[in-house]
Amino acid sequence: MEKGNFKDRPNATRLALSIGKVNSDIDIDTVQQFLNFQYSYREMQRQYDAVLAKYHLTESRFVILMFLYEAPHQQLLPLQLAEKLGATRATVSKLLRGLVDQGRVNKQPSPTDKRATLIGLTAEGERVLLSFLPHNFDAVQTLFGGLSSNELTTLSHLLAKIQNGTQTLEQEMEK
Amino acid sequence: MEKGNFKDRPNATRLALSIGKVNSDIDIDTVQQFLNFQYSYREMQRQYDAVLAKYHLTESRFVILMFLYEAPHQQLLPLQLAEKLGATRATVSKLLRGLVDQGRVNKQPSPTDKRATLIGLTAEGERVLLSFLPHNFDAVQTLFGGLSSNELTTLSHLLAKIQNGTQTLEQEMEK
DNA sequence: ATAATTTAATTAGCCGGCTAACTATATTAC
DNA sequence: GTAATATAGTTAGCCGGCTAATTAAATTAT
Repeated sequence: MEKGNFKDRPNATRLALSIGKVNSDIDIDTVQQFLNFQYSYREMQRQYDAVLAKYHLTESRFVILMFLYEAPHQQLLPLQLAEKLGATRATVSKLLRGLVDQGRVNKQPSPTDKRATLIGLTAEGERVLLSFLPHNFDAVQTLFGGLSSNELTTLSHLLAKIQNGTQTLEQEMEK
Repeated sequence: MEKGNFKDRPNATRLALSIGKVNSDIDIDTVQQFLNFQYSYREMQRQYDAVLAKYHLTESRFVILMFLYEAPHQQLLPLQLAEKLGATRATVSKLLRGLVDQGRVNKQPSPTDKRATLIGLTAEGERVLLSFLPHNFDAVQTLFGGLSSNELTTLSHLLAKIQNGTQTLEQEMEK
């Protein structure tokens, strides 16, 4: 579930005040679009999460079902799921417990490694996934369908710049 | 702290497969840019959170300090903070406990309403806030400084379209 | 004036992130 | 062959979201 979102976003005047107070020479519009980016994502995600919730899914659980569905024998190790998800094994452990409780996934010991557990998609898991998928694409279409092909291209350029900024910030932090 | 992020994003072929399987006629690029948008935000936020963490702050706590700093007498009610933050009072209650423990905020009973508690910024809270602010703007500059003035304008147009999509989805859900 | 309702804040309990610590098994080094 | 190390998974405990329930006080209705 997604976090809340400021209802009180500073206007240019208030921002200018804060910026002036600390003698930063950052451009006000830069800050405002940073805030706008956060805001837009969070509102979008909140709504997308609401769609998922209607089908008793969360995004992470949905994505796990997708990974399993596409995997050979529809089976993966928790470790592999964690890598694909970009989450820790601890987090995946929790998510899997939930999915097992929902009967969408099962666990069985690996025949080759006694430490490992094979996670498999159940028939119920596949049913839920396949019945949800069309609604997922509908939601994405509603969210992003307003952008033309050209606009999608432009968006991807702008996102690439933000990703560059992110990488730069990451490098600056390492120092 | 921000959630993880898929490391395994489907390529066009895999997406086309999933889409075809459920007979959706959504455009593949639409889905990919939706995923790209999520990915870009999450990586950005993860890094921004890391900056905040360096100063023993989280975004929510930082924003609360800002709201208090700008408030008359640097005081607000939990209820007002919840509204500005766009979070529930329960969440604010938790955040305030943490801020009180850090000595950045104090509580005192409202003189006019015995149910209410006035939250005030302490000297320490103000010190932390003002010493962090320049680093905050530096981080935002690093993240978004790569976008020109024109690009920021374009971004805001595209975000507006996503916000429209979000609103449409919200309306569709109500029905 | 009192009863009913609304409101402010907190608490309990769930979720999904995280790190750190632990157990059990595999692997590597010697 | 055994000791040291690395790896798979889980658990405990923290954080910040949430909803629902609770308490106390204020307000409104009658």
